[in-house]
Amino acid sequence: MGDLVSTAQEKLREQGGRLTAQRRLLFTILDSLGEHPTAEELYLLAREQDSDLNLSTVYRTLRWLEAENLVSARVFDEERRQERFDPALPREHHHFMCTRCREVIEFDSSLFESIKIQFQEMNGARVSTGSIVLYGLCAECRILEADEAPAAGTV
Amino acid sequence: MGDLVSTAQEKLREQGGRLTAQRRLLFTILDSLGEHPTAEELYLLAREQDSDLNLSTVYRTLRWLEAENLVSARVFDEERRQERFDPALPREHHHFMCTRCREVIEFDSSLFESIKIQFQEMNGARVSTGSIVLYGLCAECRILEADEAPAAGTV
DNA sequence: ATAATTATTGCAAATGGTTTGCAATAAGAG
DNA sequence: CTCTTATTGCAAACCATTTGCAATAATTAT
Repeated sequence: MGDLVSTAQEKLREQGGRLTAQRRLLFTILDSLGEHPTAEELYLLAREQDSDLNLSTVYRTLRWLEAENLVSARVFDEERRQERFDPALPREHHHFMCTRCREVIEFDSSLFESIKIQFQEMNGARVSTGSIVLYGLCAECRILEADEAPAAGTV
Repeated sequence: MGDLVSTAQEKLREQGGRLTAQRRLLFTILDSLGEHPTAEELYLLAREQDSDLNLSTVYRTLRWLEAENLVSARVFDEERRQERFDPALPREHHHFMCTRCREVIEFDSSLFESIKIQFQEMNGARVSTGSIVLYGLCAECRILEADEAPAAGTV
């Protein structure tokens, strides 16, 4: 939180890009958001402040940020096949997605490095990136689900 | 290799489904294929034997297999945002994708279980599934790339 | 075997997320 | 304040996947 806006502005300046009101708005929202919004979610949020903003501008801005390595795009949700945009700087991290509320939680894992190395050694490959995605119920949904539906075997 | 055809046939029978020529063909190809084809790749392969086959039939068949837990669908490739269909029975396994030739290699990891448990304990969540995806260069492409482009720093 | 039943197919059109061409607009340099 | 051109909004295009529907064909009952 706090970095993206200035970093992005600097990169824009460097390459002769223009700091438009739309971009400033999107940078700011992304920066303060502790989430992994879809393009549309970001668009809806931003429209609260600029009702003329267009969805394609959102995409173009996100793609630019992606190219500059300031956000990364991923499809977590195989059913709704849309991308989620992760404003975290490209520090290695992984994701858990709650299949009930669709919240995304980030986590680190010290074991990941060993997995990469193990794969490389077994296959002669060169691993550059990668990540773990877990699915399940987050703490809250776990409780909610237990309340609503009696556990299997109890029926 | 060898299981999918008979398992699928049995499931069809159980639920009053019909074993059409198209399905038999698709089951057979999927079963003998040691790969993770996209719907279109499977379609092209199948058309070599049935030139009237329609792509929507391929999708419908894949979705049925998916619902029966005989294949699983995943988006590995964030650029070409299309699904790849994995005919492996739902044994837990992970994937590496070569960013150059787009080959997919499966692998297992005994460390994955620990990662799941670690996450659950830290977050109070309940993890049901998940997987690791690695990206990089496979053994062959690693060599090919070294031949074509001199390493950075050598220029 | 044959006919009746209805699941499945091929086709064409629809979907939904994302991208693109283009004329109008507006940053930023001079 | 003017000029240049990067960026925008809009509408149309794209691409993978899905769907409605009439025609076809796998099974069941005759």
